Amino acid sequence: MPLFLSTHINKVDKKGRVSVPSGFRAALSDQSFQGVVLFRSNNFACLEGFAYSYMEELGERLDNFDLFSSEQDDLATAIFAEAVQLPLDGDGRIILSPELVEFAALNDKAAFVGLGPKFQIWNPQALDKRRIEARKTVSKSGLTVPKNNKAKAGAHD
Amino acid sequence: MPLFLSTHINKVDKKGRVSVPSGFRAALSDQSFQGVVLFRSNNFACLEGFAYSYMEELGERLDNFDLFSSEQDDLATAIFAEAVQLPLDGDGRIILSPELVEFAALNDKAAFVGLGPKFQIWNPQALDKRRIEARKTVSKSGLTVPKNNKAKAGAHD
DNA sequence: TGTTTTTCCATGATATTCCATAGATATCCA
DNA sequence: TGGATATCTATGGAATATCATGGAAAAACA
Repeated sequence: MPLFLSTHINKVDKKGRVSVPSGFRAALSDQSFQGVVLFRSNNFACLEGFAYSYMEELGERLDNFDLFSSEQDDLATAIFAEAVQLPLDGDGRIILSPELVEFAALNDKAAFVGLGPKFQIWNPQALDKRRIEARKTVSKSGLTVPKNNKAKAGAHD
Repeated sequence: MPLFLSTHINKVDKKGRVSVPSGFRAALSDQSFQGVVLFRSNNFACLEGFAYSYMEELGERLDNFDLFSSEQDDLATAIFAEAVQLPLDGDGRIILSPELVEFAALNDKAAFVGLGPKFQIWNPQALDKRRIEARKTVSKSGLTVPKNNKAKAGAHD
């Protein structure tokens, strides 16, 4: 599985082109589709990004839930219907549509934020705020990464 | 699992380069990624270091959360977004970014402190203080090393 | 044919690799 | 045992390669 680490800020030019950080490209290098899948976050003013293979896995996961539950239907609609598949160009760049740029306010710079299995793309200033928030929550509520065998699902919303 | 032992102080040159102690490199020698992952400590003015494989494991564990749960997002933002992956150069050195140098005040020397599965990187003076502090706390509160019964598999020696 | 999209190329900045040296440690052999 | 030699480690500097970025050329489209 590709692992996205660290944060990189790159320029978005007037055509919407932006370089995917080389470390992220390296994480994608063994993928069959050379590019990323993006869609608008449901929780923040940012974009969510994945390797294409991870989207396939996501599909399988959703399949494990109740196929006709409205929750899952909403989620699937929000994710798959929204998702765009962006190939890397010869120089390692992707092109963000005006809609994506506008949604995440990426008029000038885009911060690629590695979150392990996925990544996000933020307006750098908005990211700063988000980071402070996340750190606060983690230390206040004592969140830790659970051990592997007691996988949890559910508790969301 | 690589095991980091002992304390070594090395020079940080003006480009941020610093030799990883040879003992640490030996501990990493059987790893697929020849390098380390660093991030800012949440508790001290020092850097925390791991083998890349440890991050992979964290990534898998994190994958057990709901993909868009706020817990997953907060944790990933606090951990993966902050982490940097640093390869060893041909001479066994890593390059610390200005941000990392500044955070841990590593302008001149860096003390690599082995803590078993992980290690820390300290400003040597700050480390001295920290050690005195730790000793004081231990003797004052009568802290002892707990018995072995909650040891996880694999952690002998 | 005018417009948009994609590919290609140039460049400065940054990062990575390579080489040289010196000190410390270990090894070897008489 | 003792001295000489080799090896490893840490460190500095220089050469080389890569990355991010802007713009132009080529191709696709309407």
